Amino acid sequence: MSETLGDAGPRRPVTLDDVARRAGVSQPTASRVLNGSARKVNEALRERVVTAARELGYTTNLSAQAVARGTSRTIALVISGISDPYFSAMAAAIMRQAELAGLRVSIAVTDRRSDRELELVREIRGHQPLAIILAGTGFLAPHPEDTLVDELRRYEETGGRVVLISRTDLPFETVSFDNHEGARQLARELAGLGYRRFLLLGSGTALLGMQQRIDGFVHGLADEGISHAADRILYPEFSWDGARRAIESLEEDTLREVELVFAITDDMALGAIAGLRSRGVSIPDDVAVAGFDDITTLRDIVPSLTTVHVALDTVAEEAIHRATTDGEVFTRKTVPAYPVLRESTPGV
Amino acid sequence: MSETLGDAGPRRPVTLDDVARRAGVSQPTASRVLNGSARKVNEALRERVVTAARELGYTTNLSAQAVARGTSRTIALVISGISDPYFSAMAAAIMRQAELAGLRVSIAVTDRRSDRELELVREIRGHQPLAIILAGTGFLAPHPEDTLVDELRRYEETGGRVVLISRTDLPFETVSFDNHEGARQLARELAGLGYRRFLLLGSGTALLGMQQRIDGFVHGLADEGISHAADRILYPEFSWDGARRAIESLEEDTLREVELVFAITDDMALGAIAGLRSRGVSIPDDVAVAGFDDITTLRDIVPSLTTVHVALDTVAEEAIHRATTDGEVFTRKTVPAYPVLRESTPGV
DNA sequence: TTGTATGCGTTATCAT
DNA sequence: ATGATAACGCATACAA
Repeated sequence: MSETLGDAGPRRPVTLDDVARRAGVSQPTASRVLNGSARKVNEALRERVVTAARELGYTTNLSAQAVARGTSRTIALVISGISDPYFSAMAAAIMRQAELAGLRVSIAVTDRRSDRELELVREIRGHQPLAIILAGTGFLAPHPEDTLVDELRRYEETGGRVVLISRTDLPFETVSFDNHEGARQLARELAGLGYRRFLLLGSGTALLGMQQRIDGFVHGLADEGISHAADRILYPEFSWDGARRAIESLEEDTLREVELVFAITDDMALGAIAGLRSRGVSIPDDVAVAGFDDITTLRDIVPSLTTVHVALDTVAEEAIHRATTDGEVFTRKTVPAYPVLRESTPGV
Repeated sequence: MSETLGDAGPRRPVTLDDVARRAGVSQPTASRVLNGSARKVNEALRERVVTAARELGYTTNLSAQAVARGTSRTIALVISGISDPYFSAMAAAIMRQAELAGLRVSIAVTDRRSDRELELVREIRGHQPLAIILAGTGFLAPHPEDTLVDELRRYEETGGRVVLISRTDLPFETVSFDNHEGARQLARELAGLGYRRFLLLGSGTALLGMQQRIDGFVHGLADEGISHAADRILYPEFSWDGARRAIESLEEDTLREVELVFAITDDMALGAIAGLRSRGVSIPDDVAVAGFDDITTLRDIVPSLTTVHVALDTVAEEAIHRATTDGEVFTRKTVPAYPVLRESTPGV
């Protein structure tokens, strides 16, 4: 023991050099045994290196490794928010799939501000991840999308992969739900339950996927011979509160005619329920309600909410696949969505 | 234009060298301009460097920067799960505060497996972040804590900061809620509403903070002269489902005697409500229910849940402060928690 | 103020 | 199979 341990002062982290020296081998050899290399190394030496590393408490400096290799096993996930149950479920699914693929994932949150989104993508680019996955973000700004696209293009040009989830507005690999078909099937089921007079709650901000849900629903009603449905479509602010206010400011006559409210997200459906209740409407006796997304943390809601289920794990799997599989071009992939009928729509 | 653009093949990322060359300056000068340095640089040159960087689409290689500097502006957050509303709210609060402090945060999820937790901490150490924040994790294993402590110690020895949130079992900086006092005040308020016969739901796995909530509640009842409360304390599995099953397997006589169920988390309180309802008990008419945490995504629950509010932002702020303020030793910090009475406990 | 030279911890290329 | 040596992209001590 030539070094005095026990010192309180911050020591320099243990490097590969330290390990090599202690094991009596060269530094590249230590590298080969500790971090996966194709090269084989003598069993005796390997043993010495491993124990030396353990004794010293060595951990690979991943930054240095990334610099030397020019790439890392990390994927970056850019998401609107983390406290929103829909997005946290999405993030969880992606992390699950990423772990299966042996990948790290770093999460960045945009707070629905597209300036922040651009800033984040730029910063992420500095980390040189394997891929950047954008999950349904950045819709509150007019048109700075082109700069975002520029930034992502540059990233792709240097070998990075870009994958979009549930956001078909940008020219990159996209994985999304079958919004149209899911909403259409839901509409048909609800029509089958005898509902005829609907109120639809869409999104005030233009969001392609969300409009597909409205269109699909209308389409499904048309399938069942209900064609006047498009009369009652509102486009409030895209939030719980927006939906609540929309319902609360509804004329009494209009409200009385409604049998069922379909909102394009579970979140808005809950806002609608809050609004209905504040007006003394009983659910589902007076008015039935249906949403979209099938958020799992809603299991405690009474009555349980009829909605459209989307297979997040499948979406995540497809996204990770596209993020890791190099070379091929997949363009757009759609994952099925199907209705789940629960207590909030018992039928007329 | 000496370089042919338009090539499809993955190009090498733009480096500081490229920028310097195009601006006609040395590489260190470009460095000083683009990444904050104390040194000043001539306005004309600065201009040229900045435009060159913009034209080339340069972004700092953060890995290389971390290697060169030996440190980064990143903090690592280790958390049990991300789809759990409590933890996602905590993560959101920490990210907010981190952004205010100009820090990046990378999130790692343990899935409540302490082997994974150790693995993650080791990996995180390889990223050399400014600090590691552990938020209420790793309680499903017997005693591998010492290896975790070893790992964290090593990290501290090399200049890293370790901050624990709501987890007082490890010898590091800790920020936690005042579980005892919060539960105690809640108990006193509920006693003031006339409740006398309580059922308490604790945690089957030993968790210091959770036991404090039980102890505090009992203490609060004792303050009000209710001393037989400790008779009815159950310690089911620490989950929604554990609470539900505990209630469902309750003897009919016991159940009939209960006026109010206090669960140590909102999550368990909801499980209890599910259990109560499955037994035909009406809430809050037959039995009142109270929880702890004040999860915001529970706003849609009917009846609204009486609980104990914890100031997540304050906790996050304290945690970030400790993660960034160097040198000082703060030991343990406690953040207040206070009861919020809602519809689930209208009084007898 | 600016440039030269060197170092950060790792991997990769090349001899041996 | 192993070791010397040159990268990787950036920051800094020092010289100019």
